[in-house]
Amino acid sequence: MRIPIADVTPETTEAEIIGWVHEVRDLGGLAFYIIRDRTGFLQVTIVKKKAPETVVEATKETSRESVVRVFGTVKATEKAPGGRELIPDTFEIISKAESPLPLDVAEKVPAELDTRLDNRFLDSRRPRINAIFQIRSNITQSINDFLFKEGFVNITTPKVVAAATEGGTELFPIAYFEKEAFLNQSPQLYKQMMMAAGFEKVFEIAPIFRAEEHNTTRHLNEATSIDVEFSFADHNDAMDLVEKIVIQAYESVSNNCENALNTLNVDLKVPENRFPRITYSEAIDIAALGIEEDISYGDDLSTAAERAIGDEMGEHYFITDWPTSIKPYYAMPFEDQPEICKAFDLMHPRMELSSGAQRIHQYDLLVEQIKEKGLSPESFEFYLKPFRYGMPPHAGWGLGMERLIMTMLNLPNIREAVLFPRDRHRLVP
RNA sequence: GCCCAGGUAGUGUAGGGGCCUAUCAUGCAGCCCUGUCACGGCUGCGACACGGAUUCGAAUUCCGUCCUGGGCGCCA
Repeated sequence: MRIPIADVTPETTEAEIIGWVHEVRDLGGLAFYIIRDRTGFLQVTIVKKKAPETVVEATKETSRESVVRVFGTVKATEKAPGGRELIPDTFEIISKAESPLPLDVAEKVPAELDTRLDNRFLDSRRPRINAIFQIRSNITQSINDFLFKEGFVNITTPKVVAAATEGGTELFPIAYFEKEAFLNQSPQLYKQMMMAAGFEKVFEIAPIFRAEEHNTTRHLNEATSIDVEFSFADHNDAMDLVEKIVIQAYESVSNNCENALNTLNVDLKVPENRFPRITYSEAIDIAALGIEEDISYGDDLSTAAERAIGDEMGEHYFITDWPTSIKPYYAMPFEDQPEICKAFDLMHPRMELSSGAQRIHQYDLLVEQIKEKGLSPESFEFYLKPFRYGMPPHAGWGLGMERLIMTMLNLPNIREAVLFPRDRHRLVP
């Protein structure tokens, strides 16, 4: 009966393990086979004069990264990693790995990101890579748990859509029988429609697609968006919620992923306080002091500006009170000051994590704003119709999963936070 | 999209007109080795992205193609 390697302790008497041959150190009359499974490493020690001949034969046949089953007695010893080693009675090759390997799992020699992504299945055998995705899984679970507990309903919205949903970004066109269709850039319109559907609180964690030809360490063409929308709420409620979500994601990882964090050598600091909130206008002033080029009210924040503000803030923060002109049409303008709106961005010092807003729920105002942006209300009829039949006030946000992971773990490249990233050039695997 | 830097054994690299029969590490194969934990020692194997040009001579210079990384823009 196979047991996980982590369960093999110095007190264990005998054990059967199944795992990958991580490393071989053959000293002649004595050989060490380091076996790795999802839970850890175990040294299999073979004294060639004493070991059964079948074991010696099998170890001769095996190769690094082959899958093997080893059964034997466990010996407590200070000389072995973890204070124990396995003295095999049987050693069976279940699946032999070809040689040479496309990359070195044991990390004696580094591999470039491109090589690693081409061989992601092997790359992911490395404990450091595995740890990232253990943590990602935990974040997904904790956010789901949190939102379910808060009474949010999990929804699934279409990724194949007929028209550009909110403008602002390039879409991937696809062939949909005799019609043209697109991969959805965001579930925005659908989650708002669910407010009209009376669901009151909805969320979705799902892929979004952007056809931007960007080439950076913080953009993906297929990303995962954590999307939330809730009724009878304003932008302040939305900010409170996204702040709670981020903090509790940090807490969850900190409490449940100690091994993964150690493997990654990350000393995770859980944000303790509420995130500071500065207005767009204040952000512009900070940026103007910190960067060379001119920046003035009404401009979008450049990368350099974001960085300058991030350096100044030094922690997560919100930018509020954005000019209505540079936010999407569905952001609610302030009643007394319609040139600014109830939109916000949640920023990490390195980059933007989330943007959200109280949404416009009045049909006439929404149509007006759509026209203001140079879009045609006719092409949004499916979206606008619900606003005519009792749309509650509502607010929401979208939070980039990969950016959350990247900033939490201080990963150098957003591709590190995705198993199989889609970027400007990569479509395989 | 614009700009910059690259492409050398399976992997990661050195080498920037002749010292290249191309360096080192790792890997692989063989031999030696009974406490390794980046085991060690010896021997061997394995590469200049592709096409063209310049030159007596090109891994090295130039042009084109393909591929990659990064910065900016756009975007989240």
